[in-house]
Amino acid sequence: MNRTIVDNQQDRLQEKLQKILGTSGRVSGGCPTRNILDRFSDKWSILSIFHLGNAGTLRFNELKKRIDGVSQRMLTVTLRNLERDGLVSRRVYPEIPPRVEYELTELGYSLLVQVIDLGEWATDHSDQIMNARQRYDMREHSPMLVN
Amino acid sequence: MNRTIVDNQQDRLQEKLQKILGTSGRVSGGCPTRNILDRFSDKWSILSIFHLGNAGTLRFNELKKRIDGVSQRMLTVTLRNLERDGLVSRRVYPEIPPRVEYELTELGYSLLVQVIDLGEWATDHSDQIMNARQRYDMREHSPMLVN
DNA sequence: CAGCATCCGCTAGGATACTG
DNA sequence: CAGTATCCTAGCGGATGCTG
Repeated sequence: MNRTIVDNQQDRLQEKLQKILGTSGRVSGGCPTRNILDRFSDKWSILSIFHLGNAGTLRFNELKKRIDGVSQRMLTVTLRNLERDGLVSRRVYPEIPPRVEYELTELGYSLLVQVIDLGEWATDHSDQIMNARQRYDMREHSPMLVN
Repeated sequence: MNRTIVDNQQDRLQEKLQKILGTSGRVSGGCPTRNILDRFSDKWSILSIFHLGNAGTLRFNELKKRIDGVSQRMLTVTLRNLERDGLVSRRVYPEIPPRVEYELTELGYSLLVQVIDLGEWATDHSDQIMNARQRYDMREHSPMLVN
């Protein structure tokens, strides 16, 4: 194994981590990184971005049909938050019955590229993770985690 | 703008999205992608991975000091889940006082690479997002979102 | 030091009913 | 069709106290 190449990759990672975590090496509560990341730790944001990225433009109920299990309420809340953050555009057509079309903005697309890689990683490694979970659960562990 | 290059990039994205979302174009509840992604939608997992990736090896309280605001309980729960998924290794030294060291596994590092890019994106675009939020909040919106 | 155990508030998020 | 409005609950996650 070529140590130099590995070390270079390591250095690149460290560099990026410094940038993310800040010079203090801590990510405080008011920190922008934390703030943004928290936005995507809800149940439906990432999924919405995937589907909008895949379909291009979708009406409300079209999107709802594609995201299995999402309630009307939560899809509305999710889309409003994404719109607020400038990641999704919402176009209302004043017709009867009403038509509303959602689409990723340019900023939304730039995020899509990142989360796609994360999604791909999840797909590629899901077997490994499931196996690890099974192996872990085989052994005894403290009661706290049984629940 | 070169349409061909753009189109090629588009095709790559579409390809990956198909892979993630599955042939049906839907991500059902039992889907592995959903399952994995849900694991990182908690408050502290990503942050723990960042800090472990940055420091290499950390004891429990060292890590706790670096993650601002995390409670002892939640750090324990988070680390156990990461250990269960095979992303973090936990080594206990039978000393008094006890010493426990946490470190990313190889699998954990492969994930780190992905989330670093996401973190970098968040850092780079936080201003844009904050501005979008302010602009959105300036205008009137439905009462539902005022809360 | 590195944790469990317990209590407990808050809120994300589901179910349902109603509307422009 | 695309939402609101309201009600309600599971469980995330904080505070505190105790242990090997």
